[in-house]
Amino acid sequence: MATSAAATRSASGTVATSAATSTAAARLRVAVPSVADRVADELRLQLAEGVLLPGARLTESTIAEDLGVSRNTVREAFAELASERLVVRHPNRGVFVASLEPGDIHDVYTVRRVIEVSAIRGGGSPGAVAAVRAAVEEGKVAAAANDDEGLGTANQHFHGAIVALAGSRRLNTIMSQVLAEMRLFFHKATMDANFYSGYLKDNEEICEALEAGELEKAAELLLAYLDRSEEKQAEVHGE
Amino acid sequence: MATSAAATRSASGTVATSAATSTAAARLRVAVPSVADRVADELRLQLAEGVLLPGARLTESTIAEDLGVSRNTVREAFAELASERLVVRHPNRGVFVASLEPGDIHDVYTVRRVIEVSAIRGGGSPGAVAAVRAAVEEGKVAAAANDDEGLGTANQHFHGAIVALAGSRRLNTIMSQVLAEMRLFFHKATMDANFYSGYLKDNEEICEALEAGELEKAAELLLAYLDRSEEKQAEVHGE
DNA sequence: ATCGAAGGATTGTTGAACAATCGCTAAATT
DNA sequence: AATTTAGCGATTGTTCAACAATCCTTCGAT
Repeated sequence: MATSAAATRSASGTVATSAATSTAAARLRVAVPSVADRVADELRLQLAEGVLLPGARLTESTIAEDLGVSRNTVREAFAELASERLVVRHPNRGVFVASLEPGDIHDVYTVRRVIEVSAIRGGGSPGAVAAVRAAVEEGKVAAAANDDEGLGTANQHFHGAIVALAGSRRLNTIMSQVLAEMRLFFHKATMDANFYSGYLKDNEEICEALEAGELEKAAELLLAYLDRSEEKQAEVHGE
Repeated sequence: MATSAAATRSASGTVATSAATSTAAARLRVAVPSVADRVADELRLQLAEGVLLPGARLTESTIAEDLGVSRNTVREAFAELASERLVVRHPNRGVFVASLEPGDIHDVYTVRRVIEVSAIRGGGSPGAVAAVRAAVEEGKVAAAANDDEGLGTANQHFHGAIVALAGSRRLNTIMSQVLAEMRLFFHKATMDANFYSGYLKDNEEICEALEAGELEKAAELLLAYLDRSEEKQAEVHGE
């Protein structure tokens, strides 16, 4: 697995670009993610894939060793993940993979209802609507291929696209954080093979209403969908 | 100086600590904020008070020295503030107090429209409505005392209370972050003495509609208010 | 004046160290 | 025996010192 083989690539980088004029290099620099960011990315990945399950403890020294970075860097990565609610810090005890209590499930869906429904009510540019459509088609393809994993991500793309209708950078990042948070406990739910299957038609309907400019109808459909989804989640989880 | 002073309010079940001793003490321990958190608090304070103005650079070593902490700790505090968008990290260049471009202003108001309007549309418990009313009264008092500063915070309390109607922990923290972000550049706007004065009546009206259960009317009033507010902000700021 | 090459400063990251704190186990008390 | 106490080991919180990488500026060369 992955092994972030980070480590020492020291002198190589600059040599080739020496003649390439420093200003140009600086201008098209594509923000090489810091080590802390890459550690956070790796952990986010493991979180999303279910390698790290809710409640699991993340020991600084262990992770530092595994990824070949220093404890301090791991610490910065933890801060990042904690700000996204993916992990929880228990002072002096360590950080743990966040686990959502029943109350949190409702809370998350409240956020989704507020943001998604508002976004769809506002309509959106043709390009943004097209993105929603694209997510629907992505879901169909995944369904045809019996790819549950792909179906799940397509669904997330769908809802991400809906929020994107509002064209707000901040709303987009909020939504992506909420979705990441949900991925944390989707593994249990995904057990049920046709968990998403029903959603496919919902998404199609919502998308059609949106394309037809029937925003109020789309909003109602979406709201109903979210209510049902929350109920299912609450069902799968304890009470 | 300064003072994190936050939080030793463990008032609730403090009852008898006599026999309970260690275990009880451990149970109701009120999480002494870590040094990094206190540094973040201090910086947040200076940010809100305008001591640190948008665009200003925050040098790690300087702050570490000023506050008597290590560079690493400052770094953790920066991560916290960056996640709240109060500062921006320019890789290898340092962190700077966030400055909102015209586009950001619109973005922030988009978030506010989505969240606040949805929240008020949903109504809220009597207690939550009472909190809105309390914020209105707080504003009146401040206005009577000619306390511009107080008027500003009362206004923020008002909008925070509106979001609180939804009863969602996550929405509350999102909103408080947005408000903190706005405080960053309110200083320029606050110049205008009667900048908030007009809002007072708006808030009163909105609150009355809310109390009367006329949610749709309240939502419309709030929306109109936000639109006007954004316009004013865009005016004060470049372009 | 433009361009490119040192120089200095600051960030990014590491490694080691130590105090504070937590959880657990074993001893001591009743 | 049960419960409290004390002690121990492990982990976190924080500091310090170092170094490479990178940026900004100044200086010098063309």
